[in-house]
Amino acid sequence: MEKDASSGLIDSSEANNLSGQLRSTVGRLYRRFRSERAEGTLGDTALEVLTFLHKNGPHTLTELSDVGQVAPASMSQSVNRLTAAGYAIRTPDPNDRRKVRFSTTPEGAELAIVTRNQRNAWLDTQLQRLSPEDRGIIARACRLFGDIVDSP
Amino acid sequence: MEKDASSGLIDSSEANNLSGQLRSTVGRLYRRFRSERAEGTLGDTALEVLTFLHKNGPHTLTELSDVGQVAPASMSQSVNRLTAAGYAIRTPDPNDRRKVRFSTTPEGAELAIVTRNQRNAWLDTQLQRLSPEDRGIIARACRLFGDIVDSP
DNA sequence: TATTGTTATACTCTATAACTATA
DNA sequence: TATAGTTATAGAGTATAACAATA
Repeated sequence: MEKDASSGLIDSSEANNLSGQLRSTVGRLYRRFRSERAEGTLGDTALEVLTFLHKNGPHTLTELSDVGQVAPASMSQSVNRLTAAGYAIRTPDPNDRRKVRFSTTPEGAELAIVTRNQRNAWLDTQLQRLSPEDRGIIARACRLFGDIVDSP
Repeated sequence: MEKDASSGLIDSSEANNLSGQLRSTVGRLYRRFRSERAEGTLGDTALEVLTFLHKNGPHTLTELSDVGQVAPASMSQSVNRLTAAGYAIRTPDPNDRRKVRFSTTPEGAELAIVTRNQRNAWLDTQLQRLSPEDRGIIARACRLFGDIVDSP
């Protein structure tokens, strides 16, 4: 397509722009997933943190911000919403009193399960329409994506 | 394995929860991509709209909100930021005066190119580390994702 | 000094509701 | 009436900066 001749910048030549394709696709998928949100009061990010805690057990704030790819201060506010709503609790670490471990309450665990199923319903339907082979492709891609996200 | 035939409800049974895996992975990827943002004043979504317009030519507001998976009112504000900053312009449709076509200005086109390259730099590096076969997997997955996003 | 977590502040993004203008 | 777009308002999410407490 077009490039700025003076800058000599890369053009992307459509055909081979896997990065752009992946970024664009991921962005659209993300917003599509988000639009399936439940009507509850908790937002998208808070629910993701809740389901993570439910699935993976208690974690510190720093761990959560690393996993969630956000700044610690951002995660602090997300978990604030969870604790304020009674879905998670803080537990000081007895060995290192700077640390706080966050975990789900029973109410939080129940909400995590309900929410997960609600939010997966649409996507499950779409995935079931695919062939087993295509689902395999997606599963393999997910593993590759996981490695990429954790790259420095 | 993953379904309850009687209720039709998905159960998830950990092991084979492809939906959950995909949602979680996409969320992390999205936030990781976003963290590579340029230092400019424009936010993530506005930049995505700008690069879309640069690549795909003028579009109406409704078209943009469909592509972006957001409400028209949300997209209206995103393009407002673009036009206010001088990176895009409105052009009334002469055939249907309800419609407005949005397109990039020369400044917007240049910013789109610079931004795209900045934002792809990190991802390009990661993708180049993969084998050609693995990149093929990702490319195939992207095509599958595209179909999924456009599903009702 | 370095790490962990928090609060203060400001911005982007998004949705819903109510509105105008055109078809 | 239906469609395209806008504005008003509110809330979630995020970042940076400044801070406190602990190591």
